Amino acid sequence: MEPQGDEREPRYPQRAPASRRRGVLGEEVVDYVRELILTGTIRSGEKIDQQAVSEALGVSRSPIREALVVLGREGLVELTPRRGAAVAHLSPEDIIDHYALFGVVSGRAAALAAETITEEGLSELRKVHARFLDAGSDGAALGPEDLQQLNHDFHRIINLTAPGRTRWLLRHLEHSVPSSYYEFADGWNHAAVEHHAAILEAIASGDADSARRAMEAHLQASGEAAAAQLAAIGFFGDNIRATMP
Amino acid sequence: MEPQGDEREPRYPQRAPASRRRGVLGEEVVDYVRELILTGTIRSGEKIDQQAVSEALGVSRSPIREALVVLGREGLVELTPRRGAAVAHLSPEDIIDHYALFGVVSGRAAALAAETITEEGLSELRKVHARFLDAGSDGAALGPEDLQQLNHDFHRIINLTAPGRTRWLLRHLEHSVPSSYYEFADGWNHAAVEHHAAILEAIASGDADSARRAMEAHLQASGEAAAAQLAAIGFFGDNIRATMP
DNA sequence: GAAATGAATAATGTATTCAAAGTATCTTAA
DNA sequence: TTAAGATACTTTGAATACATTATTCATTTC
Repeated sequence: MEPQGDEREPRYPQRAPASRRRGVLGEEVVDYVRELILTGTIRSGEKIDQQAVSEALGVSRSPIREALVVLGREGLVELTPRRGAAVAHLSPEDIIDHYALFGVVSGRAAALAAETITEEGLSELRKVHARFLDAGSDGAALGPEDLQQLNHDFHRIINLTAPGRTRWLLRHLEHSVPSSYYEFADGWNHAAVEHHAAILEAIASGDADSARRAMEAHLQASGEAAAAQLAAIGFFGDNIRATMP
Repeated sequence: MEPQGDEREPRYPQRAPASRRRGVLGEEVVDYVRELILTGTIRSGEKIDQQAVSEALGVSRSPIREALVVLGREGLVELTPRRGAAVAHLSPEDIIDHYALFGVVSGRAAALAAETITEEGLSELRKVHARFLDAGSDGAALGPEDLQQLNHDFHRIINLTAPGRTRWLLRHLEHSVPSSYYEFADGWNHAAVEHHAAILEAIASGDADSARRAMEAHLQASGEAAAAQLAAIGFFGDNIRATMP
């Protein structure tokens, strides 16, 4: 029948590799495909055509394959032995779960920070938080990217007190999920400020367990916001068509 | 000077790929190299020669490269853009830290188990633990591999109650580190039995927080044992030569 | 007319080739 | 003798080529 115009192979947006120096081509491909996935350009379960990506970026299939392996390890794509790669089928529950994991690991970092943070680190944390707080009340001068940066700095200062492998895992958990907090639903920044305040207070008072719990709660809320954002962009597969007669 | 006979390129043990079917070659290479690293055959910081591995396994360099990318993501090898791959420089502290992370994630799984485990799961957990306990007292019939299996089953039953992404992360955390618990120092099995007993009791009584803490303590002890084992096999780079005149 | 079987087509996985960057060696000058 | 530079060699990273498997489409049979 073919009701509407036949929906053929979704075209991958053409993009010239930023830097053509050898050795980092794979990473650029990873960023490219990851963005396509996290922005909902290619949908859950959809097949990833190696040759199509190869042509879209103007590189051979070798770096593409390595990138798909990386994304497979991140859990964003599923690699089936002789059947190629497809966007992983992630449910809202998976996103929530992912952020919960992010939470327990960040919670460990926060607990360590409460015990070992230096005076200098603490004052810097207060400084960043103050700017984050100001942005909420009179935020004329700060754009969403700045808020994103302040949020990132806040967590970075805390995580710097954690040992190497913990920081390593946090980096990975952060990358394989949407990080555009500033795009989260309205009111998110307000909630985040309160969470940060609680985390800061717990760390400042040296209460490791409170810091851990506050951080876990913060990331849990972040997970719900992230899942909502992903749902809004159709990440989980839109059932719009199902609702149409 | 060259005091002893010149130590040339360490030969990679030749090994025929178990299965020659396409699509899983990369995984076999991953297992091969990982074993070489975790058994101390190739040492911390040592370079990994792609062609040498390629010849040792009788496959081309393509699967080797993909395997190295995987191991890079696991944190067992360090990939430097134009300089190839080398065994990651992991300190005892990194191993301890890794197991601490393993602990907080397993702790989350244990906490969830305490809240949601079924009667059937609980009885199976008790059964496995009972066999583990018996092995300690009259352990004539059980070999170390059996103990390893029982230990693994115990954790698997608990982890099955956790959501998908948590199980996914646990799998990854488990693989990138020595898992031959039965090779851990003497007395380890005795300690593990006590830990398991505490975990089981907390889960059975539905005490999520106790289960979490018991699991974290168990994994922390595991980490120390694992670090000791790795040190024994010279994983961290032996300073034996330094002690020789 | 539907299901199944087969050939044609397409895409993946692996091998091989080629170019570029790194490393080592040798020469030459201070 | 040592240091600096040039040259040869080695190795990596990417591109291409090839073989095998999956998928599609047409034909045949029930």
